[in-house]
Amino acid sequence: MTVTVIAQKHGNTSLAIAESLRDAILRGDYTPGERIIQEQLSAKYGGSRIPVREALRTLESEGLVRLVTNTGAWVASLTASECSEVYQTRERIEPLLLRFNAPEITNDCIAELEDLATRMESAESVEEFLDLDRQFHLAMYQRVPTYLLGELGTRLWNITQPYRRAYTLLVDTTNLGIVHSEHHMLVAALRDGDLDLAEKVVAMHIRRTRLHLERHPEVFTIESEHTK
Amino acid sequence: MTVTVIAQKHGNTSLAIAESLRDAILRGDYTPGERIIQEQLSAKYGGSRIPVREALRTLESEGLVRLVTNTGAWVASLTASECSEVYQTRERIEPLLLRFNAPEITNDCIAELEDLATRMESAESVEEFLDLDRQFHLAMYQRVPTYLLGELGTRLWNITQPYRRAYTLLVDTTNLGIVHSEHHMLVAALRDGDLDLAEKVVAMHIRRTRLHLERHPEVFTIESEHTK
DNA sequence: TTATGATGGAGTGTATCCAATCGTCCTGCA
DNA sequence: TGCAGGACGATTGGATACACTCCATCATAA
Repeated sequence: MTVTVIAQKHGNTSLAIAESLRDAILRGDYTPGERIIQEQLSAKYGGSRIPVREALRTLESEGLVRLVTNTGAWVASLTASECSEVYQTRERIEPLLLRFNAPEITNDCIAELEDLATRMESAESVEEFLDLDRQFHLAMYQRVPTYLLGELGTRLWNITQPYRRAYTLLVDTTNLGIVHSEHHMLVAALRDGDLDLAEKVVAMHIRRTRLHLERHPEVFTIESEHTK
Repeated sequence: MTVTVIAQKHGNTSLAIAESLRDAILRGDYTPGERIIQEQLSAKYGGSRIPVREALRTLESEGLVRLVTNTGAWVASLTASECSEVYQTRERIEPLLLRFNAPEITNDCIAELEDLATRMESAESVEEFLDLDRQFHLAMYQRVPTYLLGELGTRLWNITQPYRRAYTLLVDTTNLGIVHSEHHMLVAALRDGDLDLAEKVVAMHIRRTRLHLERHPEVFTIESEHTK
């Protein structure tokens, strides 16, 4: 295995490992439920297990990893109802996050969002679509520094990433069309400066996706096998 | 200094330290902005710094501690605007949390809430009031196991705890009366099974407290000194 | 006086080593 | 066959020792 040198400087190894592992999970390099072995990660990054353990703690708190004392670490996996709960939480959080960012969503930004929404329509692969979708969200939600709201939004987004991927593979063209319409509706509301409407569109968008996901239980961890 | 033996079993030391330190911060044993030194904690718990460091990582993710690489750890402190942000987040989260718990809020539970609300009115110290207030919230929000919503609610509650304490010391009797009324209104709405109203009362309660807090900037960290 | 640079100590970050734990596999017995 | 119990190995948890960074302090010079 190749050793990936990651720490640029003494003191940031665990941070760098957390970042790298987070990206890997979001990219889908690890599948939900997959075992993570400390020694393998420390070998990969050419260090000891100490910073790996700290990185795992961080990712656990973010909800991307599940730790069991004396036993090990797994990539988090959600049951259908757990995923639904996360989506319902997003329905409440993201509108507020949008409201915080609204003052900085300038005309330039709106043009960028419009462009991203359009490019999403002609995305040729799931990965390209997911990437543009993420950029779209970040472009709206990361304009203003927040104390925790921005990070919270990102965490919730990250937790659901594997299922967003799975769902994108399943969704039919009609429903994908609705998704695109919602993106454009959102951009239009922002252009009109109608923040109340924009909030509602965001909530609706998340809600609709949730209801669709709830109809695809095959994407999720089986409820009864979830102890593991 | 007394050494507090805390780990019951190999493998849960960092968990136990995190719990103990969290309680200490919530009790007000540490003040916001206070420096935390790893060695002092490990000495206090009679162990090494390794589990202390993991506990600090956990508490950092919960927003109770601030870590700076190669430099140290501090008890988190909020500026007025950061605290306002947390409250606005709670305004969105807690109504949803209440909705999740509603099915398990039985008559017994409602009686308990009523009792707590009444006892709060005759609380004789700030600490007693805060304790009852916390019990009141937990009694509503911890009835049903959730994947992250319950924990999220608790985290947001914990982050604002020092300022709740400071505010309780400042608030006049008129406004304290309104707080009590709100608690009873909430119980009444639950008794009537009017969940929509209950959600609104919760949001209103948090919102009103936030607006009051915003009028007491002296409680918070000065914005300009916040880099430290 | 003020700015600049050197120095030392306090405290954090990480590697290594050892101990504790859990799950698996095997054996023996009913 | 099925189950209880024990031994082993893989892996995690924690202690110690050392390396590194930051910051306060002081000395020096413009």
